[in-house]
Amino acid sequence: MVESSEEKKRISESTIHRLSIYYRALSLLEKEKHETISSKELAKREKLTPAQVRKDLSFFGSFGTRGLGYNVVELKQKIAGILGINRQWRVALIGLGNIGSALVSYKEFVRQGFNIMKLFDNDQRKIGSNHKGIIVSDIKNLESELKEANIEIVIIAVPATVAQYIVDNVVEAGVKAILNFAPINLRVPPDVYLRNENMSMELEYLSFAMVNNHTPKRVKI
Amino acid sequence: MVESSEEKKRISESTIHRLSIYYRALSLLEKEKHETISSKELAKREKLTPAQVRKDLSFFGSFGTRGLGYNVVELKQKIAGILGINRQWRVALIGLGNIGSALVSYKEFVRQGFNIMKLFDNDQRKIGSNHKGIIVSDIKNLESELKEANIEIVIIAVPATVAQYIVDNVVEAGVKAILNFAPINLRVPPDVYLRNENMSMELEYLSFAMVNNHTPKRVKI
DNA sequence: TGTTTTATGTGAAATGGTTCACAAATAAAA
DNA sequence: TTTTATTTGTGAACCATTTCACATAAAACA
Repeated sequence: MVESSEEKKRISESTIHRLSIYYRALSLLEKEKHETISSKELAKREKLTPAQVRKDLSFFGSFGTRGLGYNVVELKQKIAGILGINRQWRVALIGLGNIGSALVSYKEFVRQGFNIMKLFDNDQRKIGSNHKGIIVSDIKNLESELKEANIEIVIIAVPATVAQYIVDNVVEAGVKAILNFAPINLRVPPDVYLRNENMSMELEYLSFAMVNNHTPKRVKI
Repeated sequence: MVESSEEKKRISESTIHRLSIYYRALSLLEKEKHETISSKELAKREKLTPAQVRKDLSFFGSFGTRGLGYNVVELKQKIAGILGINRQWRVALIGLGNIGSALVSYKEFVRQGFNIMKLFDNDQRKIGSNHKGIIVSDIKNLESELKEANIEIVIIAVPATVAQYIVDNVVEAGVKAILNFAPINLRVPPDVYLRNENMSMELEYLSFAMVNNHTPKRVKI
């Protein structure tokens, strides 16, 4: 069964996140020269269940061989296709503070086809400077430069106080996907995808777990 | 009803993450001088449902007043207590690459009581240098210095290739909570809490959503 | 070639999480 | 005070996700 982008099957967020996990595991397996992998072995490696692995994949097709398992290279490519990372994405990053600066050099992004092509900041000392081969643009020119560079995804790494204002401009420029690192809940129109990255949240989870002797059934997906 | 740390109620991960969200929202409401907030209004602000807010809180007690809502300051303190962020945590950070360096200056951590007291790296050029008032230690002395400083939480920001080795040492030093930024699945004993922060995952979700015209019912908690 | 073993793919059952709906309690208004 | 309007707290209903269990198919072996 082949997935078409028209059919609005409800794939859960957890399934999509696990696909990311499978992809990463398969990349490693490829390096380790494994030719095939069973759902059992893949599950064991990532602390999941074999049924979960098979069920997740079954939403998108049947990629395995009974009695053998999955071909590592082939499954990796299939998942890349499902996740849309078998192509290059044009990304802009706004805000070159601590987090922003770190993300410019984050190799994992490039490895998955997320190419940061544009950098923006409002600080005169940063504007015009060169970060990893990219000249930092003035935030004043945000809208026109986002359009001009055909940016598809924007990463927000500005202070919470100005994040909503920036996002409004990004939306105005026609960008449909935003990854937000500012610790605030942003408003976007319904046709814009917004995801939040909250780095304190997992520390808070650890804190909660320790204080409450929490016993989770299994690790977070 | 009061929560005791002995009773092993199964609180879902989602509930805990939403408590983080409520806490953040309440901090903002406090600044904005709101005295009380209803579940309806809080839900609206964070794109959740009123029933969800009330149900989440009900697992830990009844903190509201019927006909009025919740007292902002009081509820914030209650949640801080539940999450264990009404105290200070002694944190160490290992790896001063891009991500590690950014995290040292991440104000959100300090604001929630997560104090980075120790920094470790294996690079001779970094060892002995001063980051935000902390002298970088040699990773060779990891175990003894973690113990000596009574570190409770360790943040791993080293390359994936060495992460497991480092974690084994951290566990050996008796640390029971680890936040991992390396893109790899780490093994820890069952009594050690491990959480993973995977910054590519949310970009992959955006990519998936765009390629598949995905229509999530609501935004990620 | 036939038999045994392994492992997938998937309905169905079980589990877990969210939303509903309403009694109870308090605030606000009359 | 009494009435009306709000809003909480929570079982029960509903919905989503995970796990089970097994038919099916291919591989491995005899």
